[in-house]
Amino acid sequence: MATGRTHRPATRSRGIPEATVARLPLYLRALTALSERSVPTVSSEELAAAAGVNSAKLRKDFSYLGSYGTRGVGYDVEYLVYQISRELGLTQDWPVVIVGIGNLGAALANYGGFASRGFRVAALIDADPAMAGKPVAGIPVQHTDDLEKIIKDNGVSIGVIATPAGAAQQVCDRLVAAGVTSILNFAPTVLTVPDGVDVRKVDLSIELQILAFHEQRKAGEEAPMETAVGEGALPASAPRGAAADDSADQGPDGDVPAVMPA
Amino acid sequence: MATGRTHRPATRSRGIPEATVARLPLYLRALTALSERSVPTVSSEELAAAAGVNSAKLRKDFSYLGSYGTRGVGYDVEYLVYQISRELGLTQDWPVVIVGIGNLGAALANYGGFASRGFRVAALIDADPAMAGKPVAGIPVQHTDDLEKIIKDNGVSIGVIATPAGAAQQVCDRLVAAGVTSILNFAPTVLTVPDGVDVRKVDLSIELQILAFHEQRKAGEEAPMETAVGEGALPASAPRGAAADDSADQGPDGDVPAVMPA
DNA sequence: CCATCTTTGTGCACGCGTTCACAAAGACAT
DNA sequence: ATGTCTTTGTGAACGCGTGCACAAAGATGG
Repeated sequence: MATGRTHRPATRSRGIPEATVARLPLYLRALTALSERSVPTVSSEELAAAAGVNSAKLRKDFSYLGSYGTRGVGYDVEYLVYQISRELGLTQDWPVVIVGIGNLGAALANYGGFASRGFRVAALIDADPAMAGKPVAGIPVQHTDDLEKIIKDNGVSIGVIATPAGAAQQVCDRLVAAGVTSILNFAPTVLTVPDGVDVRKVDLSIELQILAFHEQRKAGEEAPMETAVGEGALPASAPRGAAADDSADQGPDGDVPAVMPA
Repeated sequence: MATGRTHRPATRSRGIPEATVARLPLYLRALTALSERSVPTVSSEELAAAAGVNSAKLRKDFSYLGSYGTRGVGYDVEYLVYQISRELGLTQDWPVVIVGIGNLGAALANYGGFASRGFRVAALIDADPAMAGKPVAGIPVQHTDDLEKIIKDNGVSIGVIATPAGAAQQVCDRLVAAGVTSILNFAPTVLTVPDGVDVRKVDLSIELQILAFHEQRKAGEEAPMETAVGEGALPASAPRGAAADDSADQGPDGDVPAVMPA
């Protein structure tokens, strides 16, 4: 998957392990699908298969929430949907602002999945004056100057950053200062935030690079051609300045427009 | 952050821990920035700060690649850029296809970060005949019918799925059958793939839900109002059908158009 | 050539997460 | 009521990842 972690390490929130929290949305999605098909109950085995995990893990995950199953039968779908929704805080409304309405920001604004799960796009914000007032996904874009006022007027606590990397930290600082305590970062930068603020990042480039690593490894294993493709053929005495030809085509990566993480 | 993992669990690729692989792109980005500023060497402390990790972790990560540092001095920036690039397989060209040219697919196609790191958009594919031939980001969209031929002609091994959830598995199967062995999935579904195929997923909705969980917890701690907001006040005898009012507004989540993961 | 200082590389311990395997609990039939 | 069968909930073991703390390595200056 495509997600790096930036939350505090071993912070067991209310006894629920972080790894479990990360899987709850997966279970919820599978359960919602079952609910729509009016399936009354489901076993840990079936649900685990639908969510793509093994059943032991699922049962242990649920055990952190309480004993919601019935032995010999399974779990009540509706009931579990409710419990997980409540646990994730999805029974309440979360106003969200998106900052940086470029290619990606616009795509996010148009994303229908926002509203369906308690998330509501309260405002779109961009630094380009030419964008101001222009409607995107039916919502008029507002200028960065009004960021603080927008946050406070709408009681926003979750912000989405889809700006170029260069602007991300500054936007982040302003969001936090205005009261935002959770940030979803699409910009290819490491954000620095004070304690108590959660940051999660989505980074396309990183995901692709991880895939490339495994892809290279696969290729190297199947066909150990030449001097072993993926292997470090050169010991410690490798050409120290051999990176010259490679660094040339690496443009200003941290300055790409507001499209997608790099 | 916004990334779920779907790779095989404890697969130490060539001795390099998965957690380390996931951080290499972070280091590479920080190093590239230093390289552009013509900084010759960097200490583990400085680089760690730039990448947002602690120095011990960084040094241990690098130790898996080999001894590329100089005690008392630090790491040679150019040399390290080269080594990490090579390790990640970024010294070669990776043709990539994007399937599903909706809002998100188009944003991805326009993403400049692709080309800058060895990734090249070889083709855009969509099921809508009306899209065929229409250029997006300067590349003409091709119809799904030609998927297999496109994959083979271009030697594509990495596919990006940005279709609606309903079409994702089918597209995935076709990609895999055609020879793709790495998939980056933006559709809100669990993909089932044969052994040897890597899947990573990017899921906006999941990330937001995780943030909401923490956000709710924060709110519940600060103000333990009413009957403890995030707490399960109801034991095992909770209202079994209480989910009715909640499941109403949850529309067909798995069927959203090709915009973004739900 | 020796002493000092800086910074790497890593042995070790600890904690989280995963998995196994099974006892306990309940449904269901007789 | 009793027995059988299914499925949950969890104790325990294991493995990976993280962070500490320090010895080893090399640079630098006298």
